[in-house]
Amino acid sequence: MSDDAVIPSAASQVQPCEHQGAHSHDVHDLTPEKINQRLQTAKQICAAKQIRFTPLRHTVYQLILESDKPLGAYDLIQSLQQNREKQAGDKAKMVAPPTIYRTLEFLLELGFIHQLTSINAFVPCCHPRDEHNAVFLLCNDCERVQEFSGLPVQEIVGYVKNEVGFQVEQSVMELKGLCQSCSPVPAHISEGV
Amino acid sequence: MSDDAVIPSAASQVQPCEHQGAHSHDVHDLTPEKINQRLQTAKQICAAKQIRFTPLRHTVYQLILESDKPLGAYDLIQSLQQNREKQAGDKAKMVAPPTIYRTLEFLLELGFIHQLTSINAFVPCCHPRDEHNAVFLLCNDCERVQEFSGLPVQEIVGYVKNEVGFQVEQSVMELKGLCQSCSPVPAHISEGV
DNA sequence: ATAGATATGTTATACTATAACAAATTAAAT
DNA sequence: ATTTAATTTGTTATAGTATAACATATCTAT
Repeated sequence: MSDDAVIPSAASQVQPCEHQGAHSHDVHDLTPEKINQRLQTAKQICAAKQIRFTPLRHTVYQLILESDKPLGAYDLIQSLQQNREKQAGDKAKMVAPPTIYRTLEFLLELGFIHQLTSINAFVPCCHPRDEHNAVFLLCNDCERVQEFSGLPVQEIVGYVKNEVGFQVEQSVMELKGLCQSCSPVPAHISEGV
Repeated sequence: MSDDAVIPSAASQVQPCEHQGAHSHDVHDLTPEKINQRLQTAKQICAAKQIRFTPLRHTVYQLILESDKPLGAYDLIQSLQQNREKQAGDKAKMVAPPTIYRTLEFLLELGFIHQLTSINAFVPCCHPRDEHNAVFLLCNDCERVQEFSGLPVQEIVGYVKNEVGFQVEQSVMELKGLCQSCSPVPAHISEGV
């Protein structure tokens, strides 16, 4: 394991997705092992890029990875505050908004997390290695989020570039509704899946 | 023109779009005549549905229609306040946030406007008659917005329903970047358009 | 005219996000 | 090792966005 091999090995460690066509991931469906993998990978990516993966950044990323639903900035402030009180007791310093917003900005820039602007919240990214335009499916009932990737998404970006001449720099695609688990199913259950 | 014919005639007055495939509209590209049409249509639709198109709703809708860029709730409060001061002078009552938010909610529910959650702003809807899932193209430079409709959009909604079992109730699709007018073009200008 | 429904006004507050500057920490260079 | 420069975090204050709860006004239908 040479130092030069850090990035490729980091990427190969993740293997978040081998799917080719349209597919989706539950962004919260992470085992403790996978969470550790993500954290390790993040550490290695930052090392390779000569940027610091500080304890604060580590903790915030971990909190987002461990959550079973999207977390808002102020949810994170609360959690972080509780973390610190456990460790330092009453003399724990207060966590102020800029602290968390800067950290979120950092995690966003590196592509470790995604922002859901329609609900002011953040979720882990399922494909932390490459640039991609994903659609997020937000369940109004259980609040869990799925990340949907695939052809039709790229197709839209291509369409607007070719037919409208619009150069997409950033995409916000959030579909709200009911996920399969929360959908009221008719008497006969899913067939042929 | 019987009373029963109010809705159909209202719809036929608008004719906002005869396009079939993928296409886009500049949502701000409205002549005074078109704006009046929209306002009249809104009035008629409300009459048909037995709901009130009050002066407040009329004014807010008009402000959104007349703007050449998306308006935030507090932009609207300011404009509305100025409107009132022109009419009532110093004794004009202050416009408070709930006033505008309620009106926006009303206009959203009737499909007269769209909300852009990524920039906390509102734009007129180009297809005020029918339910549709549109993609909004927000130019980072000139701030103008285009509404893109067409097959690939429906395709995504269909995909997630069929392949993921996700029932879409509401869509938030906002692509940010540079519109054609604001794109730096190479020496040779657009060809074949 | 009155009652019930709808809409708007009013006050207060909650929630989300950033600006500006200070202190602490880290990395590099002498 | 000590200083310097860069980066990160802390701190204070405030800006921007949105809603709850209740009062008043307006409209509709009887």
